[in-house]
Amino acid sequence: MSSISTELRQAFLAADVRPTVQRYAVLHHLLRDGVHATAEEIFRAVNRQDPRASRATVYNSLKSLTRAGLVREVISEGKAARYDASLRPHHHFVCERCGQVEDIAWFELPAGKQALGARRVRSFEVVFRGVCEKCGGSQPRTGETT
Amino acid sequence: MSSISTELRQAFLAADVRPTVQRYAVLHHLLRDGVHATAEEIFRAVNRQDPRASRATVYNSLKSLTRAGLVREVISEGKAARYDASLRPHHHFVCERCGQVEDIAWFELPAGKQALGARRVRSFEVVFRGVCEKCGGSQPRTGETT
DNA sequence: CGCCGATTTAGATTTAATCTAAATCTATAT
DNA sequence: ATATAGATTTAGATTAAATCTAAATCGGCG
Ligand SMILES: [Mn+2]
Ligand SMILES: [Mn+2]
Ligand SMILES: [Zn+2]
Ligand SMILES: [Zn+2]
Repeated sequence: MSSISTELRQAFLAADVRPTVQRYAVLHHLLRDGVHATAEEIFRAVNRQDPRASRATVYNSLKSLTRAGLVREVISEGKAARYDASLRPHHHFVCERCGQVEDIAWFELPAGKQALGARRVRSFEVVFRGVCEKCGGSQPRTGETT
Repeated sequence: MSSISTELRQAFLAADVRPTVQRYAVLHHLLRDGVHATAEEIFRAVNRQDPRASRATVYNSLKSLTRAGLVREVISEGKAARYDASLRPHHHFVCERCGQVEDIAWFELPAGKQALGARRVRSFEVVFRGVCEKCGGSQPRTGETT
């Protein structure tokens, strides 16, 4: 597991978040294979080898990292929030069977089609729902509705 | 509060949901001014005058109605799920200040732009985030990112 | 080293959602 | 109209997620 990489340390400092081993461990877990993990999953992963962060600290770290924009909360099926080590913008697909959240390559919306009135939009995301490849068996096509 | 309207009774039966006064009360609350209410809010609203449905029944009703497609769970900021009396398809705007969820007129996505692979997509929704008119003061334009 | 504010921590607390088992209701068959 | 079976409702207990608390610990700085 080593110590905090220079790269990440930079990111932490740039975002004005003190680089602690706990925060690093949380971010590191989210970064590896781009999981969309719950706080509980992160807590377990981070302490698999030896105690590294309490539950409260995992929640605190997620909050700091989210405020700093290094992590974002993603839409999810169940009740527990899921987190994503932000980096490049992308959309999401949520499997209605297994709850898995998958990344969908970024694309813009058809300009002007949205009636957003006087609202100030700071970000948007498309959330697709359906059955993921793993759960879907085989079946041919992909349609869309509602 | 009267009894269940013929219209709604029809909708219930068509969806194969037994039309009970509790379910009606829940649906009715969601229908009035198109709120995006939490289970707790519905519970309180429904029992404001006199006891009408227990907390468990509100949750049960929301589940039945959701299964039947008469109601859908919407993306929300806080931890408590919010519900919407479905009807026409539409997108959502979530205010980062006050948490309000507002409806955005439906529009399709640019066909083919999405790389969805072997996933079977059954629905999608665009979620905009930002500052709602009420919270935003005045300010001119509307941009977008993430 | 010694201080101070930021961070971490275990455990308590709060909040949302689900579960349980008994009571009540509803549709249907007599 | 009455009986019966299954669905629904209910209060309260239980579980799960998130937050809070107050005491320890850490880390940068003089
Ligand atoms: Mn993602
Ligand atoms: Mn809506
Ligand atoms: Zn799946
Ligand atoms: Zn607002």
